Amino acid sequence: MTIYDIAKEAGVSASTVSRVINNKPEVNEETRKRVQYYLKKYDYFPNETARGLVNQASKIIGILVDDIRTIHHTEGAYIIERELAKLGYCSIIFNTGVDNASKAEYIKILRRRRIEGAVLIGSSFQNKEIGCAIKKHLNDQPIVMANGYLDLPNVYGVLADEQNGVANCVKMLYEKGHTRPAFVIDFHTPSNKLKQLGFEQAVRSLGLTEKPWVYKTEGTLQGAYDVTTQIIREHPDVDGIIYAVDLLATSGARALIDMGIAIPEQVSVIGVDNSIYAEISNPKLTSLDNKLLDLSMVAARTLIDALKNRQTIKKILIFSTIVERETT
Amino acid sequence: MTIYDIAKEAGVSASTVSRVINNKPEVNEETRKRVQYYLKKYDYFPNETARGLVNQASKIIGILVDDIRTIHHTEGAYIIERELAKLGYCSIIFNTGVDNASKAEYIKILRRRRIEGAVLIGSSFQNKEIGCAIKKHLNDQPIVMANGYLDLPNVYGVLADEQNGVANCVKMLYEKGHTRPAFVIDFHTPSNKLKQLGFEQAVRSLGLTEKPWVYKTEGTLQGAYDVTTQIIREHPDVDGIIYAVDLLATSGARALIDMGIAIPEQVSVIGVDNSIYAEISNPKLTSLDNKLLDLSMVAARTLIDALKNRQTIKKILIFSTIVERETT
DNA sequence: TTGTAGGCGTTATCAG
DNA sequence: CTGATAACGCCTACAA
Repeated sequence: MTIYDIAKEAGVSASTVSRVINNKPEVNEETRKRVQYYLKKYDYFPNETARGLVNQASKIIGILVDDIRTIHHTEGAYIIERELAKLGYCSIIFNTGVDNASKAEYIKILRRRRIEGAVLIGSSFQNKEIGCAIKKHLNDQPIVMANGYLDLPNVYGVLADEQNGVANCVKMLYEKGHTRPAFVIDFHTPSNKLKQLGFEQAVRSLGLTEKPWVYKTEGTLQGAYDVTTQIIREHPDVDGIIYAVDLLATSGARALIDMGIAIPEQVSVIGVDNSIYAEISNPKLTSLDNKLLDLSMVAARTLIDALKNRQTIKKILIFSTIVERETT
Repeated sequence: MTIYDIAKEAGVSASTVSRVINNKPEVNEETRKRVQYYLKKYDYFPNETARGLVNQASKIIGILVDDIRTIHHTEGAYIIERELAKLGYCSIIFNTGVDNASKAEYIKILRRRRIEGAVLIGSSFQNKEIGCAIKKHLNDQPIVMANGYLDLPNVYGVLADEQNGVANCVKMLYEKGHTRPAFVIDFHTPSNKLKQLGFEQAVRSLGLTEKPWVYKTEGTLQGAYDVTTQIIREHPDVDGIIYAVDLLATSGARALIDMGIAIPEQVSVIGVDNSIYAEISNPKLTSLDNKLLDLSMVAARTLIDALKNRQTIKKILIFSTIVERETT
């Protein structure tokens, strides 16, 4: 079923059908009605592919997610998808994995698909290699980075203020009389590095431990469990542990409980993300809300603005807040 | 940059360039080399839109997810996406929301985008209205339903055996001497109804409570908490609660703990999905593993087989197993 | 082995 | 207000 079939039925030309479909004004009301009748009768839908070809506009936007383990990222992708669907865009979503080569590969794929804009979710896209790939392949389309930024003319960044956020966590612990904090990090993403930086700065400016106690672990529940026992062994006087993400914190809390350590009296626990994990863990987890969902909303709005050539802010910071529950 | 540009540079016609791009055999090796040189030089990529138009093949498949709250569904979507990406397909993903009208709307959108196949994730797609929409709009393309089925020639179903699974949970409780079980359901999806059915059948066949104790709650943590206290109030002799999904179970367990009830000695708790929630909850949750991730893999394979016109099984059942942790 | 011509379904431009 | 006609970028007969 093409516009020609409709045209024949309605006794008009294809152009007129096209005009009706696109709500052009220069059509006789009667003709319009007649064409619309047949449009409905045959339940016609325009071929978006053909449209895309002639309009040079695919009405497709690309979403790249680095790691689907991060529940907030996938949720973010869906939020963005929904916002853009309202405007008739459809989203092709890829999870790129962590290595830069495959990320760059997906940027090429986005190009082939003639996407009109893209959102890259996750701070790990913030690196030189991706920057080059964007410059080479996606130079004309607006790109929004959710929790990341690259200094390119067509790139917009929406970032969480995690550095200050974690620093504030340390301060909060301090005010509660907990002055021997530790920090647990898993992957060295730009985002996590910022969290670590915030931690170290706060420890120094508050004059807490001689050296900031920073521990690295793999990103597994078991890893978080083990590193927590290690912290207690090496620093029996630790009285607060901040984990780079909630998931680690839940497992860390469990380790403390198993060691007979009272939360939060002896050791406070704080996670980051304020995810559902924080709510279902027992005790319920105090968490730094980095507003990742808001961030996705803003990213979507930013892309839409850029797509419409509206004035758009290049770099936005979203403030984090601490949500206190039972572990502090 | 089109094939014509390349053709001009290489001193050949566009058709020859096309032949090289598509690895057709009937090209002189020398010409091929020359064309490839320019292809690389200008970093040319074919326009998939134009290709789609002439080939009548979009190389796009659609994924519809009913509810992004279900972490396994979104993970499933990403698994499917990845499997199909390997074959050069790209996935447009939509979250449809729960009401049938909007689901049907998205089926129309898939049609407009000329998708070559689709995966519908979640049992809630299994209903008449969606069946009609498929028959009307997506009649020629293979459709795979993850955890659902509709009796249409182009629809394939990959289902979790949750009914037997839950029945087995009841049996397991019974064998452990827990003979007064209750079941908590939130949404009345086909999947959840099956779970409830399995529960009721097991209760009857084992001759446990006179009437199966089935409780309905909204799908919130608070709802699960409240209904759990209600169960204890109305049936103080209850000694096992099965929740339709892990998330509810975590909150229910917390309610029991807050009431001073010992888990699993006094009351056992079982969830369904064997999700990460089961692992991070404290105590760690025993859960029915409905193999939703395997299910996604199989769904992807099924779609690929159907796309390639390979012989394909119309309806596959995947067995569930119980993963015991600390709540039984 | 290579080039020419026609068409995929739509929209935009220009006559009429 | 309407209808030809020519693109959009690519692919595939068919002819050379």
